[in-house]
Amino acid sequence: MAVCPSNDKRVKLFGLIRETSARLDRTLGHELEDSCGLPLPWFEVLLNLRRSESGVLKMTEIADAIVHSNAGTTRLIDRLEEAGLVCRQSCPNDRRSTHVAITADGNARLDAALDAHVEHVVTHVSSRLTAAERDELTRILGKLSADA
Amino acid sequence: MAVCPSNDKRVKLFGLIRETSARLDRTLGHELEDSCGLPLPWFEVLLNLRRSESGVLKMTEIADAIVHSNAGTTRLIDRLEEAGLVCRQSCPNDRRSTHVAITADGNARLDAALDAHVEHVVTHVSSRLTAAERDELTRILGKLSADA
DNA sequence: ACATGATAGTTGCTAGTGCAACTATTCGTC
DNA sequence: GACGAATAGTTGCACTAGCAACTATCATGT
Repeated sequence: MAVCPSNDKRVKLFGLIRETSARLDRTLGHELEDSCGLPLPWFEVLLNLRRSESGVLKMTEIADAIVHSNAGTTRLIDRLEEAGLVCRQSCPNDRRSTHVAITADGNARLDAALDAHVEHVVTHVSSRLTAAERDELTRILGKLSADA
Repeated sequence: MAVCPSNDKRVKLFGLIRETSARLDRTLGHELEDSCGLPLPWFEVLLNLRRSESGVLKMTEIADAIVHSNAGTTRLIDRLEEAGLVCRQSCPNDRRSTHVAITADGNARLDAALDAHVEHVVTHVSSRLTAAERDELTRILGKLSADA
């Protein structure tokens, strides 16, 4: 359709989403790791546990939240448990399922990480956009993240 | 500053960028691989070569464009060269540097992949947003991708 | 011209991730 | 109630990517 698909606006938009996210990931990941010794995926897990109503999440819920495979999530939780930041608990209703809860250590590490992380986000994201742009970006990405 | 940093708007915005990109990556990556047998990183390399003025890019330029480490890019280009989609050429001006060029096979594969990819992008991105939203998203992400 | 430092790229090693296959449990249907 | 299908999670395996160390080349200052 376009004369030169390699410069197609649609292709470029996807590339831009990808590139922006990758750069921010790399930068904020390094900063978080340097300041708190916490890898970004660990942080995401702890954050999701903190936000959960019941204080626990099932393995599958975590996998979905952080966009990992189930297998990858198993290993990730293995490492977090090994480090004492979360613990697995048996699920009373469904014996196939496993509940994951954050520990006191995990909460402490998360608190520290959040302080540092907010700063990093302000530096690399918030401060570069106007309030209106931040709201608009949130709204638009929300539409994209819905199911695809 | 916020009462509950885990629900801080700034933290959430970064998480949303990350999540949206990860989901699109996974979906479009699978679709591209299924329809063309081309991994997304390979596609990105070929696309950047196609777009380049001179038809070649240096290793470092590729690494920067696709947001990989130099080491990772070396191995990635190894595989692409092995598959016959690109070739390394010596750089006349600087003998430390290596030029990477796309081959005829690479061009053919890229053409096919672009057709399929445009469709996938339309399905999962373009069609979910209005033209104004697409433009706005492009503009805002451009501000973020600038250097961080 | 030469020494010092900077840059381009590659390699050894390690760690993280996904797919496919597997086990254990639950759900649905007869 | 029992059998087949679906679901939750884990493990074997292979692959990709990054960091640190290395080589080779270029740039700079004296």
